[in-house]
Amino acid sequence: MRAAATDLTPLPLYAKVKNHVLQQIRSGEHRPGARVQSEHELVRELRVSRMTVNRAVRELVRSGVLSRIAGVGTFVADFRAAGHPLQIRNIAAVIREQLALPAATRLVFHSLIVHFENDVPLQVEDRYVNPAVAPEYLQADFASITPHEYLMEVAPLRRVEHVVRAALPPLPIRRLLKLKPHEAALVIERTTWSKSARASFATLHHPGGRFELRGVFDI
Amino acid sequence: MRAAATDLTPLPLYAKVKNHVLQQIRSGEHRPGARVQSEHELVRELRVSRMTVNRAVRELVRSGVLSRIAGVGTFVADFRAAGHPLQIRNIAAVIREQLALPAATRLVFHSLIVHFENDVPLQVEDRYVNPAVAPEYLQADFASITPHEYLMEVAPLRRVEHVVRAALPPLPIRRLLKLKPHEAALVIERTTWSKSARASFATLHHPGGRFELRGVFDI
DNA sequence: AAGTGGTCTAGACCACGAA
DNA sequence: TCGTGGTCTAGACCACTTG
Repeated sequence: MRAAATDLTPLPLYAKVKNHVLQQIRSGEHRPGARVQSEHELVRELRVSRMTVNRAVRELVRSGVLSRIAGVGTFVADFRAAGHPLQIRNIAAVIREQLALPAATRLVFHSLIVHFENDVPLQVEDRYVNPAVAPEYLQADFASITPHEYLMEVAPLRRVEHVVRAALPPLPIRRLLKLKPHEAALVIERTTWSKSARASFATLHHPGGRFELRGVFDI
Repeated sequence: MRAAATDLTPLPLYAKVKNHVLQQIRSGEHRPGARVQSEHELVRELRVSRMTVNRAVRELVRSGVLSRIAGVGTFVADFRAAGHPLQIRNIAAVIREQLALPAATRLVFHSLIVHFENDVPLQVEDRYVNPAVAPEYLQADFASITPHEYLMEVAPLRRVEHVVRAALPPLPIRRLLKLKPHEAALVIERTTWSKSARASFATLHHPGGRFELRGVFDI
């Protein structure tokens, strides 16, 4: 065991750049929505190369701390971002917003698939697909390829958003999953984008007692 | 040398490198656990710079497709990795394994914290902390800083793993969260590593009907 | 000693948005 | 036009593992 207080191996430069920016956000110097230094400004300020700054900022963007617009600038993300890799958010308006698309669109592909493993229901997948993105969706053979894999092939997805919650699902879902009376379900709502168009929106129900989600993040 | 101006394909080079490796995995040319090309080999094979290869491989590692060991090589991750950013896994052995550490260690710091927002309980946080990583943990003021933030300060975390599931929590937790009779909870088990040592293991319970997790992934 | 990943530099060209 | 992010190069030094 060695002392944790004194850091023998110094942080890599890009990590110091990340901490520098994070510190400004934590201290309130940079409020959510505010613009942060441009990459070139950080280069001059911290005397590091732009590739190092770029990596630092890119990782902060991916982890949700910052957002950036090419040609405009880099900004502190609106939601509280300094904490965990996964954001805990109030459920209020977000889900309605998600559901709005399928309801508003005239023609939408819809599939309801139950996935089994050894005759045990694993997942009920209720998916809506944008016909403009995957016009042949209904002709695909979902016994040999999952809808997600199919979508990845015909229109590479650029962005995926997951909303995860726990719920006691409605009766039809409970029956499909063969849930016990008060067994909870893990519900995932997944929205995918292809370029700027929304490609699909899926609601996935899993038996809460038998399955779990796992995510690993290296910081 | 390289004419980027005449490059009509929309995909950046590092994305092509990623697809090149992904294709070899999907086709079975590279099986889980197998070694893939080194960065220098990919540089020679694809005629791109090493920084471009490095970014491609680094992103595949972060998304769980590959894993790498400095001085040894890069390998296809064991678990099914070509599909979703979040992996759905069987619950069987994993959680026991997680719980093994606090049970096996002689001295472990333990905190049980209930987080409120406007007098409404948001989260019950049951956390075990490795004293070797944060010897002053019990002296921290968790009214002004969250345990996760405190750990980030005293021993920067290098890796975070989340396991998410739905459950009807035990009665003490139900009481703390003021859950309705059959309201489900969203349970997160979070393990963090500092360098190679496990820093903490926390179980977080959230009211299933009022809160959700959100994760966004750009591919 | 050779190979590997980890990091970093000091430039460069591009597309895009704002002025 | 100018600043922004997005990408890419062709080197480099380092720590580490393996033979």
